[in-house]
Amino acid sequence: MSSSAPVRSGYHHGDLRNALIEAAAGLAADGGPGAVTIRAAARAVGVTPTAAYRHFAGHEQLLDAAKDEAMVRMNDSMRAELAQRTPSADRIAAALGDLAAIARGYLNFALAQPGLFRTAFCSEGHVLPPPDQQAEYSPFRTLVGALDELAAAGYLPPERRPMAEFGAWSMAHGLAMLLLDGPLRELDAETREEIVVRSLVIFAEGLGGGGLTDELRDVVVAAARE
Amino acid sequence: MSSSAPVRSGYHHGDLRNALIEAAAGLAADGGPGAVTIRAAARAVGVTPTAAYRHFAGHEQLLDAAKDEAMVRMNDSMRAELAQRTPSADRIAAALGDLAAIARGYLNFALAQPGLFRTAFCSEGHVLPPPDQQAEYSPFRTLVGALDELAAAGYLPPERRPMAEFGAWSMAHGLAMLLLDGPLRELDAETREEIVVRSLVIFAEGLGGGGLTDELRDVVVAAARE
DNA sequence: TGTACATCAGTGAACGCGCGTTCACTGATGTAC
DNA sequence: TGTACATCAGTGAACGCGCGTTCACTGATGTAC
Repeated sequence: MSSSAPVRSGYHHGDLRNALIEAAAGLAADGGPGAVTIRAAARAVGVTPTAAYRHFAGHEQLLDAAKDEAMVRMNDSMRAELAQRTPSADRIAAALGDLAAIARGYLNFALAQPGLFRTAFCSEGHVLPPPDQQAEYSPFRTLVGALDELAAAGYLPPERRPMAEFGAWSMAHGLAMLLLDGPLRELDAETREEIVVRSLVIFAEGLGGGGLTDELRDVVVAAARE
Repeated sequence: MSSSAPVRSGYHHGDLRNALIEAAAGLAADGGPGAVTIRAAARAVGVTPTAAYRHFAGHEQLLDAAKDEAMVRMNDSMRAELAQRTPSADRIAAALGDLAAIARGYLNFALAQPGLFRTAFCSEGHVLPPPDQQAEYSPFRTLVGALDELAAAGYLPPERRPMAEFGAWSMAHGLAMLLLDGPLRELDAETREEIVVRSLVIFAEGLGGGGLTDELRDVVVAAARE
């Protein structure tokens, strides 16, 4: 998981900034955000710590770059997984499948790359950019698209469409955190898998089903706002 | 938020172990798990770092104690909030209200005590104890009870009852993480509130409503397992 | 085409910091007789 | 009831560590003429 051998041609590196970012991402992958230090990154590249200050104002900037890189790798990983899917002909089935696959890709990355996942989401980490700055191919946009499609196809009632992407994201993120670092991390693999699948089914039901009467929904909303 | 003044009567402290745990919790509340150090805790109590080694094998044991204490305080906070609720006469309404109130209490603690919340759930943190060791009055047991009640009262179909507590927990935990440290932390308060309420409504719908046909559920399950 | 020189991108040594942890010790406590 | 002594719970000084950061410096690069 560590970066490549710290071999250099001459006195000048040529691409030290990117090399340091890659090294920082490697450190993050191995040891989480706490392992990202200027000295360790310089060591991995085979350069003096001082050299890093030509390219980063200080430790914080290097860590920020590592967070960005972690998020980029997570997005790449999810996108690669999504690209392999064979789309269903049925609109609703296709969108629901996309939704579950996005959540699965999220969890797969979190469990396969815990150090990068923790780095991407650690305190003061990535902030959701405004819609016009979200890359068109980002998994978040795919999620938004899937929910739009569920609404357009008549599965998701329009009154539940707003903010639904953040609910879906929270569901997946909560599962990832509880299973990766949280109180559920020592459950056996089968139970963990069952928790994931059942949680996603409940969420998918929640988008479509109308189980709540107006009175019951008011009860939930009131208790949720307190 | 820090512990009380480090005043001592004599050479012997009398209750140094508990004083150090309280100091560690104070440090965690102010600065998260990274702020919990033996030297800082000893300083807060007004004692030499060495003295701490009479009561803890090392830094890790002190941090573990801080994590436990953070979880205890979270449980206490949630329990206090839940105790103030006026129960509804209708069984389903009562249980749904409890469910939403538990989530709300979870989020309130996370946002009010971010340092303690992060400490309770940081890597290698609290692990869910087996059912016979869960305190009877713990919020988790209340959550389990609310879901049991929803199943008994006919709102939650029996086939969706298993593991539903972990789905609910993940929903609340994901919201807490994304709003506290995550990419949603800079949204305005109104939007954040809306995200919470709508997410909880979707989850509550998901418990009761039967929006998914067998075919669609299979699609979700298949994509979720990939 | 060759050369002087400004600029750029590194080196190497050093600083202070707070940390975890260990050592030999000493003051306080309580118990056997 | 008083006292010797074992035990307990602290002190104070010191260690080595890796860190972020700064300093004066030097080797490499490229450009004006």
